[in-house]
Amino acid sequence: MKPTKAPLRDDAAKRKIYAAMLQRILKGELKPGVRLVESQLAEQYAVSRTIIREVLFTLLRDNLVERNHNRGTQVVSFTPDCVEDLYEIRKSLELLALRTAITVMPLEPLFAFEQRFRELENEPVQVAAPQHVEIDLAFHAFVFEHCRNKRLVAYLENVSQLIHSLRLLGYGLEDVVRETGAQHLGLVQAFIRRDLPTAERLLSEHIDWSKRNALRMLILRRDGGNRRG
Amino acid sequence: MKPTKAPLRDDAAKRKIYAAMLQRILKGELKPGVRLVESQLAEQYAVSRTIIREVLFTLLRDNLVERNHNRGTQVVSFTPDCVEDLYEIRKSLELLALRTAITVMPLEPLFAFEQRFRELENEPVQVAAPQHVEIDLAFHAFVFEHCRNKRLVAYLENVSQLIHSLRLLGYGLEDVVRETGAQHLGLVQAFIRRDLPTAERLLSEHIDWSKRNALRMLILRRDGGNRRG
DNA sequence: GCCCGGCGCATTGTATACACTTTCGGTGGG
DNA sequence: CCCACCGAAAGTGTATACAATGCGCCGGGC
Repeated sequence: MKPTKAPLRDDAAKRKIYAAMLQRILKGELKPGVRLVESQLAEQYAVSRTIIREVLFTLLRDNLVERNHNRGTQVVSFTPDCVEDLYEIRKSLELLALRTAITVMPLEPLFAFEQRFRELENEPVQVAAPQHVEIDLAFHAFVFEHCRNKRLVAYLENVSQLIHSLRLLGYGLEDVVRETGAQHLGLVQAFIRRDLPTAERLLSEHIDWSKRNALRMLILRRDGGNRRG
Repeated sequence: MKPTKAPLRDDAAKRKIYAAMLQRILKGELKPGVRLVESQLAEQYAVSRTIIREVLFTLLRDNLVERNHNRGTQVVSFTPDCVEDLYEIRKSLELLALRTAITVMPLEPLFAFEQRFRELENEPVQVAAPQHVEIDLAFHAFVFEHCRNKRLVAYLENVSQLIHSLRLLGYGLEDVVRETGAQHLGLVQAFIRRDLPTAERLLSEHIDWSKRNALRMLILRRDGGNRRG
């Protein structure tokens, strides 16, 4: 029996607080300019200021908050423009990753991906949707793994995490799921053929398209709710 | 109105410790895998563990150290390969910045840069070298300022800072200084003409060339050392 | 001789106390 | 009425105490 004990010092708590605050910022619940007072957050999450401080450092790394010496931490603005910025960065970096990865990616996993994408094409959307989310992440992660540039992976994971968090806010447009699958299938096939120009074009288009969807959902969400930003 | 006072709580100390450790890692004095013990560093720099901890968080953001829960912080490897990775990332991101910036950069500062680069061409290298370092930074910062993508700027500054720190390790090859000036001059002129294709090509070549120099210097510096993966 | 389990040290993780800075409101003088 | 100054309150920055963990060592059992 593996004692999966939950020690008090497991940093799961810290991660949870980080994730919670991330969501709150991305959702717009914590609006730009809002001051994040350490003692208040500490009380709110029932931890010490030390923990909050470290979480804030992590958010600082993500450029989601900014900190002024002796004057505390504030939420930075996260507008549709910022989402666009994020996707542009992702596109540049992922294209860079692609160029190396496409020459070295092993074929068997690619065939496996192709197979899975094909299978998902025939599934009803309700079944396919959650699997697509998963396989989407796995697929991009697969590219990252073979790009031979650890620092690039670090940046990409950072960007992708933010984008993913954004997506979670409003997943579920069904045509989006279907189209994403088709795009990924084409991409995999280009990978298999080691066809860099096509792969670059498809990836670029895919990311642009994802960007448009993200923006669409973001705007839907902000209009449907209240526009407090 | 004397803002020149040096309060104890100025974070200059923290920055200094950060810079010092950064240099020690990049120089290879703190070798990959070395464990960074907080209490030791605290004693060494005569501050509390709190400060060291925050500095380590910053180094973590830079991906220069890695941290395992309950098991401390270690220096990650920083080999010539990593330098190459860094330059590739910089190239991608700076090209992205360029594409937006070139359409919106105001002309007057560009003319000023052109003038300064021309002047430096006629200076003896000893005079020009330090000025080139400064103007180089200013020039790239100028591009960043006009790329209209704050997050991109954040990433670029992070990458550039690392690269700059690396350069400081072994500046001073004189032909490098002269050539850098010529490349920047060409780039400025392309900017003035709003000639994107040429600018992209020149910037790309410039970064590749900088990369080769950095690697050259790194290898020179480590020639007695070892090539650890 | 070798494995294994418990003990203790080194180190990290968390909470908290205290020092310092900033900010804001009140007060008195111009 | 406005402004400068002062002081308290709020909040951040730093140090330190304590708890929990991991790791190595030592000794006992097989």
